[in-house]
Amino acid sequence: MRLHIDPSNGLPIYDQISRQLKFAVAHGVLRIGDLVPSVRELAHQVAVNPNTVARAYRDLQADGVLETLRGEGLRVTRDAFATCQRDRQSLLKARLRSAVTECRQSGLKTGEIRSLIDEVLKETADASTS
Amino acid sequence: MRLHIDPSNGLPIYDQISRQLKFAVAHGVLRIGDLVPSVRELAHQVAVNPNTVARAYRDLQADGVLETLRGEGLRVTRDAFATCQRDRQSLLKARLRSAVTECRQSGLKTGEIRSLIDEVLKETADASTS
DNA sequence: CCCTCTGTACTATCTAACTCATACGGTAGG
DNA sequence: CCTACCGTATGAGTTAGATAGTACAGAGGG
Repeated sequence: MRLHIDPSNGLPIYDQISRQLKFAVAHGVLRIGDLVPSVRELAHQVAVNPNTVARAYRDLQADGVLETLRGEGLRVTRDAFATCQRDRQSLLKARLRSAVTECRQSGLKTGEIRSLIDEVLKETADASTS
Repeated sequence: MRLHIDPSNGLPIYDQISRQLKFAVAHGVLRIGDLVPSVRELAHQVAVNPNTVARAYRDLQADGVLETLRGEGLRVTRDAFATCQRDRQSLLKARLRSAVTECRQSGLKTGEIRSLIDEVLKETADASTS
């Protein structure tokens, strides 16, 4: 459970947290029934305010990914895996779409966009040693 | 010279303006020596405050894309075309890179990212009737 | 000469978003 | 029971972005 928080990412921290937790579930790192790190623990780990983590967890509850165990913590729900698979897809697509849309608005042809993306894929290849 | 301003884009308005002007130069819509629309005119056209446009123009001057003709307006500089070609490339790449990086962090393999992008390219194909 | 246009500068203000500090209520385990 | 942990609610503080208003200097045309 390593989270990569980048304050200068454009995305707010609580969004980065909730997105990455969803991705972790979709990827199988977090499994159905698992307890997620407590608000305070995760807050300490990524060096932000506990409330920021709580905000992320609240969003995840609203999306049906987490459920509360009173006094105990938050647990990954039964539907979480399916939900997160779907959400990961649409979240990433939305981000790619807005980037690609800007490429199109700037007058690039599909082929030119493709070669740009190929460069980016090469550049970022080493970062994913999987 | 049609600008597409989207307040819910994440990017601030002045950034969208300056980016799109650079793209227009790189694409040949705005040519070296052309006068850009006046601050007040463009502000009226895209329905924002003149100050917001002025901010964008100021940034473009700092980047060497525009130069002042006192009392007359702002003109596209001689180096603008080369500059904008280069900037367009890096601006769009930066945006694509951050999207792709998130895909990688979420555990997607290169092939999976490619198919996501293909879908996005298809979806957005009609919007660029060029 | 004067009026009107250009860009520029500066300040004040408003709003929304984000983060943080604090306090509260419930549960579990010693 | 009571201490320590859980999530949660609430309000304050900070920041960035956008807006508004005003003022100024230079250029062009009637």
